Amino acid sequence: MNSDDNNYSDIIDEIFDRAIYGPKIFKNKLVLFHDYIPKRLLFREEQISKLARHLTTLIKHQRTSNLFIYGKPGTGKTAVTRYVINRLLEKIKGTDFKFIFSYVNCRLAGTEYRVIKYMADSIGLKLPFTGLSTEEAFNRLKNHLVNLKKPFLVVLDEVDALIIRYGDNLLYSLTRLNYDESDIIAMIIGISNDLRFKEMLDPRVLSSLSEEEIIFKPYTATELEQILWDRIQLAFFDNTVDQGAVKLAAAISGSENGDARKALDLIRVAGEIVEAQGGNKITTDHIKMAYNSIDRERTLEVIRTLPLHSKLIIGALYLMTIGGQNNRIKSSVLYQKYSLLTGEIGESPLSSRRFYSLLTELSLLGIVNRRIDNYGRRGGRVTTVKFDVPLTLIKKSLVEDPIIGDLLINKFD
DNA sequence: TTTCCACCGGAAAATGAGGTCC
DNA sequence: GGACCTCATTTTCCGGTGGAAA
Repeated sequence: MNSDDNNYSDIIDEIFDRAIYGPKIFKNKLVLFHDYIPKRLLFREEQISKLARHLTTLIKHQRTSNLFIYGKPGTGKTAVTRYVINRLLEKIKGTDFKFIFSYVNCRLAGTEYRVIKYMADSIGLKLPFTGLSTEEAFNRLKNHLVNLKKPFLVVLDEVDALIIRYGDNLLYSLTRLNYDESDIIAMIIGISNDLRFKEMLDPRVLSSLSEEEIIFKPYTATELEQILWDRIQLAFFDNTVDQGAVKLAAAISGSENGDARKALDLIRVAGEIVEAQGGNKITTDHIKMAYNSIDRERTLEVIRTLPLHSKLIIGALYLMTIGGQNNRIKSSVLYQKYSLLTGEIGESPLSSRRFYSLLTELSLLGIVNRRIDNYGRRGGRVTTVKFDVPLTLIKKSLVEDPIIGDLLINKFD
């Protein structure tokens, strides 16, 4: 065993000892995660009552109107919806009131076909991953609903993601279930972060989906503070969170769209930092560290999960940046460098069209910054790019890559 | 006012890998 | 086994763009 092995052994022992024998501040960390639904939801009494009243028509087997829920991310739309539906399911257990329920996150599902498959799976109908036309899959779902003879409640979360990409065909078919000869009673609850997608809906779908609406306003910093204290009591042991730390986490999240999830993330990551350091109290400094850490981890994770050619573009830009070339790199020059790099790992470069698409994606992800300058008849329009994140982060994420890491590591040094 | 440059990006088609159905 | 399906990725084609130069 050499001296390096001894050093690593000491570090690892220290980390494990701290985890096993060090002070503990978390009582139940799970309550700080996004999918946890608390027993009470603060500042959402009005929305809870409205949704609960709306759902009563369904359990009475009455034809009912659909519902559209709108609000910024982290304002409690999904939590309130799942909370009220869970309460209703508990309430009707053992009674004659019955309905079948399906929850689908349209952004995660991705395509119309998969939204139908998620709905089918959750009501006990097996559909293949692929091989059927979307129309055939929907017909099978519809026939299954006819056989079940129970009202059908479907929650389409992030429904805007589906509409923007595939149009409103599926939504139209779902809204028509109530009006054809099949005798199905169906209620659609659409949840969206973005009201603008309604402009893309067919007027018939729009009027059907927006019969009732519930708006979720962003939480204020004061409300976020109370929500945090409510959750802290469940998540941490007594006297392990400083009052100032909670105020700061609430203020940061309040200034960023009143996002409660962000506030919970800050407290959770700050708690993890305190435990890793062997400390026993979360302070404002830990919240600041958590804020930087979340940002940094997000960037690293985004770059790690990018496809190979996006990483090659980043690699080419990195090499040109550290190579002392201009602060901003021309996109056409970057394409040449990227093409050379792909050749070095035995790959063919993608077309310039595809290259521009990937560059646009990197810009939207906040990894590179694009600027368009115009040099007129002689120079034309020129797009230049530079990194929008620290070069140390770029290097760290690229050298970890099994394919291009080895290739680039020699050039880095 | 028109021309020209160097891209940029929408639309449609191609491709290939997964699958079902008859 | 062949016809047909979805889906993600990529290519091809081509019109649009803004502003300096002609």
